[in-house]
Amino acid sequence: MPSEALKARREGLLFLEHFLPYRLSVLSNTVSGRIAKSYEERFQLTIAEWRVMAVLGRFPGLTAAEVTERTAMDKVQVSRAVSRLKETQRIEQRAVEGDRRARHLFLTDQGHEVYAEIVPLALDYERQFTAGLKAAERAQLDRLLDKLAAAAATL
Amino acid sequence: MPSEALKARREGLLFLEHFLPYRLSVLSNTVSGRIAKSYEERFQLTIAEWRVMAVLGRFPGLTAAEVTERTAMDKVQVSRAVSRLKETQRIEQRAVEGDRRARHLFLTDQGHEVYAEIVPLALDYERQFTAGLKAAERAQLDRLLDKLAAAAATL
DNA sequence: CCAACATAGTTTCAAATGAAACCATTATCA
DNA sequence: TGATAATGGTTTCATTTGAAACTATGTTGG
Repeated sequence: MPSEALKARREGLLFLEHFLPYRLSVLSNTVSGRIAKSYEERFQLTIAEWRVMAVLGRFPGLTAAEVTERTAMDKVQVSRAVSRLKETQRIEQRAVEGDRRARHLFLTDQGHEVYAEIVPLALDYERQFTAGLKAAERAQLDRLLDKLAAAAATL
Repeated sequence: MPSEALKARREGLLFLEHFLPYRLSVLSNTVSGRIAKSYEERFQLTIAEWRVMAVLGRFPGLTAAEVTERTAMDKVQVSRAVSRLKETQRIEQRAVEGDRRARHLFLTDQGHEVYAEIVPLALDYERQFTAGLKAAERAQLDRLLDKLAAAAATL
């Protein structure tokens, strides 16, 4: 931490720009905002919808509740995203044997096409975004974020 | 990156849980949500209001436009936060010489009291949150976030 | 069996948000 | 000057969001 920040701390001040929760929030909002805009423009897709598609691309047949578990979204968000994705024909539902409340969710052919277009874009965006980091730095970043996520979850 | 993620990448899949923008978003939402809850409970203060107070604690007399520059908030958010903070008597306004549109913003005595209570809480939260990191790791984290923020800003 | 409870997913309603329009004032410059 | 544009800040309106209530179905314990 810069010494000015340490000094401020002794004086009971807080430098927002050195405060980790603030920095994470600004960074995350910048990144997500940019991504949201490009998904919206190209695919008329919100981040929530994209998350549902992403997880279904990898785990076909999850139910909405299972999508909820895997995406840090709540069930209302998932429900809304799913209903929009049905309207736009990107996903379809099939019965769950033995439980008429839930339905398995799958990407449609159209959904797979969109998915196949977005994945490289997303990965490319991530690559550009981290282009300034060496491989070791990137690995270190992942480690640090793991630790922080674990700490945040238990606090 | 774990090898399963690399393999997925070759296959045109994306592992949301390894995708940096997603991880940042989840982490930031967890952290901010927790902080928001505690500020709300103890001080009936939103994150936006707290940001305004934080920056005024350090830079008394900023105008709303200057607060906007320093907080990654837009002017509507700042305007709303300021009007609530006036209502709750945490800040007050004084004329800007030579410009009748803008007003200087200051914490009131009450505002200073709240500020003096929150700052240690916030710093303590940050300390707990990063307790698992060694000093060198924390420094590295700050460096990495600086790089990412710079990259995100220019993309 | 059935009463109570739990779960999957949807809907409702109030509050939060963002974009754009807006008012007042100040700056620019022909 | 005076017209035009720019700035500081607020308000309006439509949309999004979240919490809670709700429907339907499934599970559990007496």
